[in-house]
Amino acid sequence: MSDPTTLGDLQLAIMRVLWARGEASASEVHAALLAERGLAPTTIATMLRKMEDKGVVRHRAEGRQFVYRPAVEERAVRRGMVGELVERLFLGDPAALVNHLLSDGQIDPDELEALKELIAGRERRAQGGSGRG
Amino acid sequence: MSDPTTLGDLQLAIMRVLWARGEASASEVHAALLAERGLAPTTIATMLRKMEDKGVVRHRAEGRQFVYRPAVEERAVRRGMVGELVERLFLGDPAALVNHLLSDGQIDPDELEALKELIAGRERRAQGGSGRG
DNA sequence: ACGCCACTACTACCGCGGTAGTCCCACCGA
DNA sequence: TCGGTGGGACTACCGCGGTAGTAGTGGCGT
Repeated sequence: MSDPTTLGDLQLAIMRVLWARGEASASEVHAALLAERGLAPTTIATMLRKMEDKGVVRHRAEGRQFVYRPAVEERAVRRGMVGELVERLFLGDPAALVNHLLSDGQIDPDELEALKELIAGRERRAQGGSGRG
Repeated sequence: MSDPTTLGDLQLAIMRVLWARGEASASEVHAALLAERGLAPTTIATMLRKMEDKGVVRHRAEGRQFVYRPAVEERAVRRGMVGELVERLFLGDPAALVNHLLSDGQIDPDELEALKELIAGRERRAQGGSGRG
């Protein structure tokens, strides 16, 4: 348990590949990230192994290749990392983060509409009953 | 330039003290954080020095004490760190972060109202012209 | 069958946040 | 003047993300 979800930048990039594909060999991950990162294949492989130690991915052998699969959901990672940021930066108040986003002008004006609807929907659901599961 | 704004947990805690007080000596910071952290005074002092190297605080000598002062605004730090998270986790789309916060149920239902008003106000301002300041 | 190649395993190393000990100096008080 | 004390300076060390070289191993092609 503890806090499995605090991934670095490269780890996140790797996870994105894995989440998108469901699974991928080390070389596939490397190929997928080559353009944006240009890292050595061993770097990816090493990272993948470290990530497996951490429990965020798992692998199975397919021939002489390792095929990696995410062991944590994207949602959980998001929750963990966002939660940590909120804790660190906004003293645990998520609304303060939204507040910051809004008042800092980091959100496109045209997104505001969509957000309002999102909130409205959320309100309706909250009244309807129970929380999340 | 670069990216001055990526502070660790302790650094943030120290900055909070500094932001709140305007300035504080190393011992004052230590005293302020003793309860919640229980760290050695030297730890705080070391951190403060490292932070000065990074340019996030400045000091002036007052007698034999160093009085530290923030060299970056809280807002800037928030922006930097939130921005980084958004980049890493939401591919640069801040609205996606809000979306996550909302749909993940991390926001108290009673906060939704306040948020809606915030958005409304933001919309009005956006129409009014100019950007942030 | 043998050698090369592809892949994984091991190891090393850097930077940095975090934590703290020790040293040294300067100032204050006796 | 001399000693104690408080505070900064230096140094060290751990863990971890990130990066990569090198070693080892097993399979495939010739």
